[in-house]
Amino acid sequence: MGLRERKKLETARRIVRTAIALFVERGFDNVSVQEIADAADVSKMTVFNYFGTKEDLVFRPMEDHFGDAARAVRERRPDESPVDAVRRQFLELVETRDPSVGLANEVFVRQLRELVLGTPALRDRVFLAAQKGTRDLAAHLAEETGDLMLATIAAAMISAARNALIEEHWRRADAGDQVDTIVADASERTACAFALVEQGLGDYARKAQ
Amino acid sequence: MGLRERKKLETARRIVRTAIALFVERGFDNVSVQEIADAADVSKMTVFNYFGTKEDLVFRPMEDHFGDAARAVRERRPDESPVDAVRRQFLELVETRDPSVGLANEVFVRQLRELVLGTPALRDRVFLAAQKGTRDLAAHLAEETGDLMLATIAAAMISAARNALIEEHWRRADAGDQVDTIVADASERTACAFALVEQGLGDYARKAQ
DNA sequence: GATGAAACATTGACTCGGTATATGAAGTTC
DNA sequence: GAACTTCATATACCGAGTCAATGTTTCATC
Repeated sequence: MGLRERKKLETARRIVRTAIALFVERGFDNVSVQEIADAADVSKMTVFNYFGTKEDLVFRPMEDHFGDAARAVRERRPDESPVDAVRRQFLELVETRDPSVGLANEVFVRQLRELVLGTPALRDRVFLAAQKGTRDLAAHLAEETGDLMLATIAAAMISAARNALIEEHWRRADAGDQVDTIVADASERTACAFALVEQGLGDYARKAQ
Repeated sequence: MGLRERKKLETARRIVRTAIALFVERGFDNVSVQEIADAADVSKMTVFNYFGTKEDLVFRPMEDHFGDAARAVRERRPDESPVDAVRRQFLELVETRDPSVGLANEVFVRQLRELVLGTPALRDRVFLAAQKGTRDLAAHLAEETGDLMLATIAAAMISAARNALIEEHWRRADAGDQVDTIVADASERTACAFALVEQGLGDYARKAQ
């Protein structure tokens, strides 16, 4: 890697760190790109050159993980169902306390999450990125099965279980639970969530009989 | 209704009709709010007074329907499961060829859909509105069952089936099918989609045995 | 080690969506 | 018809993002 690329990387890192520090301090909407540029000692245009939009400053690092479920299905072992694959990958991520499934001890990660969930523009982007991940999963399933409509439903069901589990981790973390406490009953919760997807709603929430 | 209110309504209608005509003609992003205001013979400020954002000009009329599934569940008969209720309501809407489930003969409706799906900003809003509908459904199910996590998954599963069916209608309409043709095998398709949600993914797309 | 060509950062002016404020012109009420 | 309310307007403004032109580095080549 030449000096050029190293400088580029360093500049990008400086911008993003400056930006997030300002965001956490004063809120996403109360910091202008101009301010970020000044604080990071670059021009406003440079910020937009590196990161297409203001949201990208926060978003870039997370973006990869929205394709995780689709990747698990794509690379699954021949004897695994899609649900099996996603569940197994999810449990592995829980095991390693991966931040992408809502498990992180660091203050920074939690501040970042708070920032994202507390800012409409960022929250929207999370939803959209998640949607994209689901669509990719659906497209892959449709390739295997030939029915895009059913694949879309199946993908949404699988993603829903995964997302609900992650949200539950967030909720518990916000309630003050330690990561170890959350991990302790994660496998039970995971089993429960994916069971609903595997066995279907059937008589779920039927009032009378 | 006094003259004042009638004028207001008339102005709102004039703005929205002018706007959509321009959008359809030249694309959402290539029409500025100023142009709309000029063409509708009002000031830019007035447009924002009536419609909080540019997107609202297109969106307002559809907004109600994103709560349909939640309403079906909320008002269901005591012997119906949530899935039963949504399926029944959906079939009723198909029966009456309701545009909200993707069935419409009018050119205008199809142009509007094309506009929405072809514009990132509008497409995003559709997703978000749909998300909100799903969250409301989840909240209601959680009230009944007491488990928000499972309710979130169940709501997503139900919404997914419903949305996939609507998207399928769109696809077929885009492929040139007449509404009657689409309605003809709608009940079969509907049964199939909700069956997946009711019975679960189980061995769906398992490769080897 | 100087030179020329990419690559990159910077500048400043611009567009557009959206907001705040103050003013004016209606419609409504008495 | 005067007073009051409601609504539209003009105007000035802010921030995100784009564009075109102009520097400024880095790198390969001689």
